Amino acid sequence: MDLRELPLRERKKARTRQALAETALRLFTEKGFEATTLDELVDAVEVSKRTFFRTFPSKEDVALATDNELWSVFLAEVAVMEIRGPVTAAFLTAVRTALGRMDDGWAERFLATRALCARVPAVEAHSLRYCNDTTRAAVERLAARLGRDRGDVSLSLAVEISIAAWRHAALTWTDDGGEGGLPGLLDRLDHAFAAIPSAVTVSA
Amino acid sequence: MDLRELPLRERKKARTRQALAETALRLFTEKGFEATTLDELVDAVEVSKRTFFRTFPSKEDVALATDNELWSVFLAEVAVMEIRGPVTAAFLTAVRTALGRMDDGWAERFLATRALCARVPAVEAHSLRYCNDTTRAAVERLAARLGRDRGDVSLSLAVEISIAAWRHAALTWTDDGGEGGLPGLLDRLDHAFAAIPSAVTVSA
DNA sequence: GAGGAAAGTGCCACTGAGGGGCATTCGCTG
DNA sequence: CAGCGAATGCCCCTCAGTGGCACTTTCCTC
Repeated sequence: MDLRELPLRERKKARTRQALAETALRLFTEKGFEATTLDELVDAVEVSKRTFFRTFPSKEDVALATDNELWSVFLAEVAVMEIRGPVTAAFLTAVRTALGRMDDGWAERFLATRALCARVPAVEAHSLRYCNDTTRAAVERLAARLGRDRGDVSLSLAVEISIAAWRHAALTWTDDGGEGGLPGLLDRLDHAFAAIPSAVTVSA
Repeated sequence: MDLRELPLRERKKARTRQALAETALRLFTEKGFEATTLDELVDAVEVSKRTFFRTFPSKEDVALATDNELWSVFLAEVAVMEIRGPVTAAFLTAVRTALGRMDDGWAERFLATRALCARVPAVEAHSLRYCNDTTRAAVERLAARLGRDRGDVSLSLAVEISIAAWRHAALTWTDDGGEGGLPGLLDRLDHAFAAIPSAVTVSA
């Protein structure tokens, strides 16, 4: 995310993107997602609506820009990391690494994004789709690197289970108002992953 | 779903709902989701657009009516079934029971719905949200019945894992063109659930 | 450093999803 | 069959999202 190295054109685009994402998150949080029109947003950032749609494919996407940061770094990490031992453990490591690469302020934005998700079904739906797309991409990368089939049941389930653990951690963290900040989220993450074995056997 | 017993008013509503869902699925499959406007749909069914929105909350929802049938029966089953042994096994039983209660033709409609999901991101997003809502509702019902906390990590994960297995089964079944019909789907379901233990330990 | 290609932006008009309000019709009940 | 409440149709509105085209900016090349 080092802007200084890019050509001017790219820098401007990145800045517009960031301004839109930040302002959107603020407006959506302050006065609600539906209650905020795109016209208000683009007026505040001083770009045209056309430019908005060249930067983000939809109103929901701009609300989820913070999620996107994490997932793209996560996927890049999955592509290059050393993979040994259980897939779920590798997944946990990759998420922890990705979280460690987020800039200051990311945790706060992420908390606001999750709160938004909890309140607005349309945003939650888009968020789940992102999650799902990431899951699929992760399965493909892992399958390629481990020499397994793309449709391998165990591998797919291992990734889905890991994502479920991640989501549970994020959900409880959000419910508690982002308690402990980023380290708090990491704690919950470890806790959720540690609970996986017992989840498989939990009985009535 | 026995219409004859209901008052005329309710019967009409149910018939309108069914006509909308069936026609929508046919039109969306034939000419695409985006390419079909709601005006075309309501013209074909001969109701006003206003009535459409009193029956379904959105265009995506009418495409997912078939999913809805399954999930509502499933949740009802979770609320009354006898729960013994592992939660994942109970979940599998509940899904099998719900599938057994679907009417003739459901499998075909479900296949068309899944194909639609695979092609249209917006529909997939709504489908994932349904899935997620169902998951939460199932966790709450199970928590209440097993005397556990709503936020219990193991229980939540157990349900999420089960849903992941279900989704994997449905996905491969759809990819293979609904091979084997409903029994074929049940086979894949058993297979996916059987793979859960190995998924937790799958290693590089 | 001038000039042209290429990429990005703004403006305008348009479609389609979705909702509010109100009059009308329809089914139920006494 | 009269009257009440529920469901429907119709009209009008807002807003997300797209296509087209003219204009500006950045970049590349000579």
